Amino acid sequence: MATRDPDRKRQQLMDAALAEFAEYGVAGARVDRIAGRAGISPGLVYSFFAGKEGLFDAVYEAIAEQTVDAVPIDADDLPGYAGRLHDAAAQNPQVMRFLAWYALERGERPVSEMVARSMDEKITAIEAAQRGGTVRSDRSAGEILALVLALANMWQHHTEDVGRLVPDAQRRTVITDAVRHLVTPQQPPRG
Amino acid sequence: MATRDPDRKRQQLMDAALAEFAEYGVAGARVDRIAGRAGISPGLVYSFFAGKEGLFDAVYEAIAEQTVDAVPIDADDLPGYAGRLHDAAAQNPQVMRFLAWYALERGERPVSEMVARSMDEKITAIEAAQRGGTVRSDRSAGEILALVLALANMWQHHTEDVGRLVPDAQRRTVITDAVRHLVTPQQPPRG
DNA sequence: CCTCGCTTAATGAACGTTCATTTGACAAGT
DNA sequence: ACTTGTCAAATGAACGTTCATTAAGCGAGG
Repeated sequence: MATRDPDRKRQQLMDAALAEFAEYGVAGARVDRIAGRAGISPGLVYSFFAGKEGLFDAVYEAIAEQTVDAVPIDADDLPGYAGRLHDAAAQNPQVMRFLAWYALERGERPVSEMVARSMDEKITAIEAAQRGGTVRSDRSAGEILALVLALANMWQHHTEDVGRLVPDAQRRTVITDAVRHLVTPQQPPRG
Repeated sequence: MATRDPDRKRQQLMDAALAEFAEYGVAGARVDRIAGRAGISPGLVYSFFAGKEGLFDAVYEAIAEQTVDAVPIDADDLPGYAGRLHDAAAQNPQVMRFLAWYALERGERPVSEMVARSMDEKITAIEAAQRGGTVRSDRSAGEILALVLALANMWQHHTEDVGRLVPDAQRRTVITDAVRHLVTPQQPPRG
């Protein structure tokens, strides 16, 4: 175990930054606090990243990479897919909150290459399922995907008032049932 | 027209604050910039409000009051209600953005009395519609309301990537169709 | 001993807030 | 009508703090 371990410090810094940014956003985050959480000195931040903003962007890149393909789509079982998206979100509230900040503070940026490709793959998968008859075809794949994502994340995006409407235990079912109603063809494929 | 007009200045200040907060949030907002936008001096802010934070809270109160009852619920036509919510949101992107900041920066606060009452009224209305047979009864009114609100605001809450999935012109229809599918009883009330 | 990792301290700008001062409105006194 | 007194409205410079960033120094490992 080396007393000098840049890679470990770098990782600690990223973890601390995620926690801080998730809590306060970029503008509200404090470099000293991040360094404190990471157990390093404030100055060291600048030998790893291009300042606070650079750190924020680096955290986003890391998160996007991990998150985008964390829940692979199963277009033949969109209710299950939505449920799994919900589970992943519920297990990583920090990441969800970070992404909410990102949408507000960096929202003007063009969609990253990786995210765009991931979206295209999902669209393609849904179109295949539509041809296969497991997903209704009277709506475009883009609309289907937008609905699935909106419902899967419905408990994240709202203010506290909406959260109180349904107890935690039933939230997953609300999502999966709703998606089932929306994407299942009127004439089910077999009987 | 008086050259001294505190009420007018106060209103200008609130408008400018809404614009600034919607763009940058509390932490990113600059008092000097708000004063500049409002055409007043920075010092005057403090004779109206309790500093930047107080101004933010004041703007929230004003917005909440205007917004909560801007779109009255019609529980017998929830698709239409969702559509109207969508229209209101689309026409006031600044307000929507402000509320998104509020959810992140003030989310821990207890739900205000006014908002809670408004929610209760909506629940009551939906329960009445369920008894009347215009809304399906196999889901609780809370679940129905959560779904309606989630769908009505689905285009606001997501990052840019999801926005690209469906062109503007079709977004309203996506919402109203989805709500119709989800809340209409399987056996329609009359044939 | 020399390089690299890291810390501590210093720097300087940005920013919220305060406050002494000025400006404008208005009415009482003449 | 014209001062003059008074108070609220409003200004804008100054203050003190916070904070991101940089610079200087130090100690360990090869």
